[in-house]
Parts: sequence; C-alpha cells; structure tokens
Amino acid sequence: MELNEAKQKFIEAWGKLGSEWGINRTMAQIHALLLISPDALTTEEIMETLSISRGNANMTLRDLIGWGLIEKQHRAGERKEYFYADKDTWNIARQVAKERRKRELDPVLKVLDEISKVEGDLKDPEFATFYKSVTDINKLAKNVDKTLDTMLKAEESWFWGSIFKMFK
Amino acid sequence: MELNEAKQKFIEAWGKLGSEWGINRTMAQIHALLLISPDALTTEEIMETLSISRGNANMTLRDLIGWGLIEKQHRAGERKEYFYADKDTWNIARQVAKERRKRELDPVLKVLDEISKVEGDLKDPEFATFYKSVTDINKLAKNVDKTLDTMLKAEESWFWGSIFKMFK
DNA sequence: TTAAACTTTCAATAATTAGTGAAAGTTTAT
DNA sequence: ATAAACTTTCACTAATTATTGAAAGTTTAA
Repeated sequence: MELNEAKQKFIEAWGKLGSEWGINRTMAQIHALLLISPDALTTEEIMETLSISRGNANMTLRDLIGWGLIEKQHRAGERKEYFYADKDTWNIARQVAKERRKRELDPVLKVLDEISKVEGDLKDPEFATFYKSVTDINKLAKNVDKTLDTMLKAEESWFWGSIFKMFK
Repeated sequence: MELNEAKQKFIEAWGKLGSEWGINRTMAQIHALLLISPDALTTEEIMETLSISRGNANMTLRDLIGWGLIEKQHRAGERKEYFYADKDTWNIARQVAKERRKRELDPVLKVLDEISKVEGDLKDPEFATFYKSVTDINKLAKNVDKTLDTMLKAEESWFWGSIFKMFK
C-alpha cells in the first residue's frame, strides 16, 4: 500500500468510527487529517483535502477546539490561521472521555438520582422492578463515572499497567 | 415525583443517551420500558405505551433480540409473543460492549493493522507522523480490546473491585 | 479611511436516518 | 380448506442532522 492511499483509508476509517459513536463524520475526518499531518494546516488546505465547504470547515474546526483536540497557531507575518492536533493518543482519549462525561454522563446521573427518589411500596411489583432497575443502573453509572475520574487524572502507563494486573 | 412520571423520565433519558451514543432512540426507549416492566409485554402494549407504529415496534424488537438484550416469551394457549428484558445491568453492559466491539472496534483494528504495514522512510516527516499516529492509536485500540475481553469474561464485583484497587 | 485578507454566520438545501401503515406472509384452530 | 390471529416487510414519508455558500463581519497594513 502506498502512503497516500493509507492516509485516505485512515481518514475514512476514523470518520466512520466517529459517526458510529455519535461524533460527526467531518469532525472525525478533520481530526484524523490533522493527526497525520506533521505541520499545522490552514482552513483552505483542509477544505481542499477533504472536499468540504468553508462554512463546514470553519464550524467543525471551532468544535474541535471546543473539544480540546486541536489548537490554532499563528505565524509571524501571516494573517492565516493554522490548525494543529495534539498527537498524544492518551491525551486524546482523555479529552474525549472528559467531554462526553460532561455532556452526557453527568446529565444522566442527575436524572437517575432524581428519579431514584420516587417513593413507593416494594410489595408492588411495578414499583419494585422500576426501583431495582433504576438503582442498579445508577450504581453502574457511578462506577463508570469514578473510573473516568481516575483515568482523567492518570498517566497512561500507570492506567494500563493497573488494568493489566487484572489479567493475572 | 409520582411513579408514572418517573417511568416516563427514565424512558426519555435512556432514549436520549442512546441517541447520543449511536443507538436509535426507539431502541433505547423500548429497552428502557421493558427494563422497568415486571412482566413481559406484547408488541401491542409497547406500541401503545410509546406511541410508535407496528412496523417500527416489530423491527426494533428484532434488533433488540439481535443485540441479546431482550427475548421472546410464549404463553400456553396464546398466539401472541411477549417480550422480556434481562434485568441484570452487568449483563446488559457486557452485551452492549460485546456487540459494539464486534461491529465497530474489530473492523477498525483490521484497518489499522492493514495500514500499519505501509512502508516508508522515517526521515520523511510525512511518513513519520502518519506512522507514529497510526501505530499509537493501534496500541490504544488493542488495549481497549483486551480490557473489553476481560470485562466480557468477568463477574461484575470482581471487575469493579479490580478497578477500584487502582484508587489506593 | 479603505481595501485586501481573512474568519464567521446562518438561511437554505441536501443527505441521512427513523418511522409509518397497509399489504403480504405465517401459523394455528376448526 | 379457510379464516382469524398474529408477525413481518417495505415503499413511502417525516424528522433529524449535516453541509453549503454567499453575505456579513473582523483585522491588519498602508
């Protein structure tokens, strides 16, 4: 396989994975493109490489900055903005985990806590089943939350080292 | 809060979370409904409770069976099919992890392995950056894969116990 | 100030994904 | 056989989400 073909495949695969996980395709693709670029790229270059419009490129780049995955760079004597992706995979994973926790897990935990408060008679199967499912899910969600918390603070090698002790 | 209101909120929250994670809303909602139902429900009851069409209910129920999250039940002397959800949260988490790994992680690992094979000169920054990003992501993906593997085989208490040892 | 270089916005449109419901298919009881 | 009870399919429509591109906005340099 040739390098440019491989790059193309990587961008496609990353875009597809992103869309299956609720991250839009363009966002994942721009991120992929920047990940494999040694230098920062301009909006123009990104538009051209991925065949997307200026508006789309601009908005998606801002989203990526919002996710903490890329940053703007300025060059002396130039007006153009250049975009550069953090290449540290562990940082990327943490950043994504952090954002999704904030946007999705936190609100769900809030709802679960709220609806866990509903009172009723455990002799009533309707109530008992509802209550058990909700509190079980709440427990699982809290465990996930705590684990993410650890992960966010952790060094990569320590984190995976600890995980792999589980295999023994 | 009253029980029916709480049920409603739970179904909504589950549906919303599902759609943010690439699982369609109806699927997550039907699953939520069955999770909090003490008894198995018919297609008819599900259609009515969630105000969805027969076609949608039928297809989604089949998908849920495909995901291993619910099962059909038959009752002596009745033609109707009843649907029942596994209420064990840990089983649910494992089932979802298993399916998504099969459908999404596995294909990505395949692509990553394939494009990792591309050869080039590490002195060339274009190649070096591409190669490093791809192999780093490949390593991370493999770690996730192994961890999922452990999770799929594990008992819930053992799994979280091991995770929480990490806090010490 | 003004005009060139560049970035941002947003209404309109396209693309994708989900949902409907009537018709076709299947099973069972008589 | 046949008809009632039930399930499945699928062409069509609706809803949602992503993308465009032209216009408006901003910054900089002369």
